[in-house]
Amino acid sequence: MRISELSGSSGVPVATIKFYLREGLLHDGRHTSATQASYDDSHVDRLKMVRALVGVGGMSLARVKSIIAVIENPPQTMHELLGPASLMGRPGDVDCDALDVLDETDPGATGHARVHRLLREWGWDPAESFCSTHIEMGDALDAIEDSGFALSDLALGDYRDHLTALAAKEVARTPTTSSEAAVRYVALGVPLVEPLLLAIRRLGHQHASAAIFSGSAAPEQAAR
Amino acid sequence: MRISELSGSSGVPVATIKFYLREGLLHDGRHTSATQASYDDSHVDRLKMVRALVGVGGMSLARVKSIIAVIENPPQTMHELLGPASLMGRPGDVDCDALDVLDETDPGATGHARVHRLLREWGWDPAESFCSTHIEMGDALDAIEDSGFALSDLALGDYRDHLTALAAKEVARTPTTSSEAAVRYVALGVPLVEPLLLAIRRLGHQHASAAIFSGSAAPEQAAR
DNA sequence: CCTACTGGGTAGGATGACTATCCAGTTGTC
DNA sequence: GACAACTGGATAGTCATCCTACCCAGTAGG
Repeated sequence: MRISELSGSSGVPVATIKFYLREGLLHDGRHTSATQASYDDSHVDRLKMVRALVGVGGMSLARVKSIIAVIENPPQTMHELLGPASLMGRPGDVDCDALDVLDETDPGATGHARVHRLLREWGWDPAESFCSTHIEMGDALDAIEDSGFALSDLALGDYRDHLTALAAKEVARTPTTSSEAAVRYVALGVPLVEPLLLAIRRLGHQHASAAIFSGSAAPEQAAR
Repeated sequence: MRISELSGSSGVPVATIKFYLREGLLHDGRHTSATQASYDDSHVDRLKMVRALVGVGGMSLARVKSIIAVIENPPQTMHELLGPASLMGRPGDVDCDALDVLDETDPGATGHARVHRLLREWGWDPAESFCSTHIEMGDALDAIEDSGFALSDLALGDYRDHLTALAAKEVARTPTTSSEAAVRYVALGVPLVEPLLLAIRRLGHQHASAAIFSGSAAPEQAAR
């Protein structure tokens, strides 16, 4: 398969394919001469994956690249696979040592302190999860606070209950047949399911609000 | 409060405040003369909100602007409030008429067809939710398919169960004291809680994997 | 009166994700 | 074996987003 055929079957413009090749998002084709290479189905699949991740997934090419790196060079243990910043929204600097130091004393890091307190209350060992996740969660809590939005521990407990039940099912569903399948499942499933999750949540909002606030005229938007 | 003081108490550079003023993300101060205006706490709050939404929320200024528009000019009914594309990830063109036409016949829209089939199986009236949400969900399903990732109806059912239970609680928690509070709760809560949700899910993955795959050496990343 | 600061405007820069153009080498076709 | 079409590789340009810097005349306060 030549580059124009690859473009045809993937729907990605030739110029963009070249760009992805340069950026290392797409592996090189097998060279047949100095100015010719042949591509196969693996290239089509990769292109579809990249477009899905950057499109609906809304990821940056850098994050896609790091996910590809995880798939191509998987870590040894399942637990390690779940940790890397590659699966996270924003890689950022990790700086975990500093976190242990300030830990619920610094008034500027209320979110992080709250994360540690909650983990303790929930009976979870902070060491069994990655500090990059703690940071993400702390930042999220801070952002919620900053924008003048209150979130009770009770509400957080609800989030924990449902999401950890969900996460446990996802982990239990991880294929154990081959390690490649498991890696693919985790590396793609964790970030790619996120938009789906959020869409179902919004669907749930609409379903619930239709049930509760069923008074007043049916909004005409729903019909359109 | 003058602009430099506003900058001081919000942590946003003066140049950026001017930019936000130009872009309509921040309301004008009260003019005291031709080249002077005074700002108050509402400006500080707004700036914090904007920074939270674009920072951790990862939103574009355009989306923040549309959220501000919803807060400042709220719709009549709660159900209407949940609909607008402003709360969605990507506004995009709605094009809902086309959706009804193709509906599970077009082979290129398998995701959308699946959404409608699932809604029917779940006993949900498609008219009670907004088609923009259906589109989002269909796109998410398509992206998952495209990247070679299989997701069973069973797994989708799990997602529905947990997320709708969660969404129902969120809707039930909506303050009914004042309409401003309700609008603020929804317009900020829907998008701003998303990063938190995803962080807790990842925490759940790590918790579950620690419990299941507890064999092998404890990963040293957790300690750092 | 003088200096610092203000609002308002325009221009510039950084980043990310492509897109277009050029070029010499190669391929298929007649 | 001439020749147009295509290829990989490289460079440069485009477009959008999100600021950042600078300039300017008009206050404000000492």
